Amino acid sequence: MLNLYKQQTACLVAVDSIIFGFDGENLKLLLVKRGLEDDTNTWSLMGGWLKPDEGLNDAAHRVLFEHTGLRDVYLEQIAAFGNPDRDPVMRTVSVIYKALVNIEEYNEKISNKLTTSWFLINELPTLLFDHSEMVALAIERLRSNASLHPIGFELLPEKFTLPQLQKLYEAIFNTEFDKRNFTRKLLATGFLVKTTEKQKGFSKKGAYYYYLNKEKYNNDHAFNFLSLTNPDKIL
Amino acid sequence: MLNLYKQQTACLVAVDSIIFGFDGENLKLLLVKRGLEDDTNTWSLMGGWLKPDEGLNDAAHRVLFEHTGLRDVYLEQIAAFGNPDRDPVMRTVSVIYKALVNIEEYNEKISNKLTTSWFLINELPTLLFDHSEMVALAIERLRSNASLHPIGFELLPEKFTLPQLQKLYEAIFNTEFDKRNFTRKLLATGFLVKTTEKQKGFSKKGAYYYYLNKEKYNNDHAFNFLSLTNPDKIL
DNA sequence: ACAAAAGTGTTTTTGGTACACCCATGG
DNA sequence: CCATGGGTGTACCAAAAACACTTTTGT
Repeated sequence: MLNLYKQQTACLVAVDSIIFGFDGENLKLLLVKRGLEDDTNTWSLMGGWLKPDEGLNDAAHRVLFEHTGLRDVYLEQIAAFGNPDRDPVMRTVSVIYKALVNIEEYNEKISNKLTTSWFLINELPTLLFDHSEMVALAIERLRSNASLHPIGFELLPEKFTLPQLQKLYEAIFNTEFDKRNFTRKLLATGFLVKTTEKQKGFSKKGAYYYYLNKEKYNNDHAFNFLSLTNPDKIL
Repeated sequence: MLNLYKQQTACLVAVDSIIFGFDGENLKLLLVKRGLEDDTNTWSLMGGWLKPDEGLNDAAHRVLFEHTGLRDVYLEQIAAFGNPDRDPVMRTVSVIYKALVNIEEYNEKISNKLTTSWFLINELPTLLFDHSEMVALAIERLRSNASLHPIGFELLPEKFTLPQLQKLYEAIFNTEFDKRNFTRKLLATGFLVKTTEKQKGFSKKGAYYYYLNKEKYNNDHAFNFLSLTNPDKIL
């Protein structure tokens, strides 16, 4: 039986992460200048190779940590990419992950500042290999995910205002929502706890800060979050 | 740069397919007796190894063909499984696919009949390695997929009756739907074309056959198919 | 005083759900 | 003639969508 295995040709396995961030206004992607290529204008997803005794998820976390210094990031597998010619150097199968981080909270911790940079989702540079395709798929998944679960919280700081939360969702779906309907729906979930503290400096009136009721959120956040009754409204 | 690649340890990559079928009454899974293991009661998904110059999707199609003789099957990638100890023989990353075939139409073409068999979704035997986990994930995906898109058609013969279609959805979701509501919703999509032909032999009255309006189906089948407004209703 | 953003309710419309009877046919 | 499954419509209810004015406060 072992022979059957031995006859097979092995190939390299990589993990690449599509890292989403939100700066309070726009949805962004964290990219790295690979430095390996001659073309210094080519950016890349954060990736690395799978090690012999490491699971895929472990590898994704490790690689993300090595690139950014971030631990305990929300990571979710998206797909595997394996066209034979996707990496011209050597045959590589890449398993991709999407990560959600909030820019403000983690910006200080990010190492390698010289070679990493946040890009607006709509203004991405040329990407390495098939990374653009990967990003497109990740955005698609982010949307379908965010419409069923209030996943956006992963991208926000501990305390956030309702207008911020709405901006995030508007950025994810690249659309606009009615303020009143949005607020009503969010508050109805019971996931939000209002504080007495107001945001200073941004608007004259100031918006109340809310925080996440993690208890509730972790229990039952499998509900129909945004209306998908008429999905034409989205996008 | 090449050195960086050369330093990495390669590993085997496999593809495994979760093959769903519908016999008009129940949702089933096609499994194969692997024959490699001593334990002859262990069944396995249909899998094979990725070849050097082959994309993942190509490999999935090829492997499926080799096992069953089926071509042009609906295949969709689900995920990659890569725990270091998932295959005790050798480190293998497996990319899994779900396939939808309709049993009646293809039953004759299936080769290797001695070593393959259809199993009721709810009465699966012990499966190899982490294949049970894979199946669970595939069912989950099938459901979420089928609730947003009328994907069930892939599992049905060319011409089908409304009761058949409903039975299929009831099998997928392991629940029952109201006949009138189900019919109304399906017809409202405009995907179904009624024929004047009636099914013979099954019921006394006989149900009209419908076929899929592929034109429409291929264009805009991204809609909220089953109600997910109250997801509690499902399951 | 005014500009800029925050906050808040009501009405309309849509779509989901529940529900029961007649129809056609083979036996 | 009757048993079996096929086919059809309506009334109710919940949730989504549309919609506009008042409040706060920094300048």
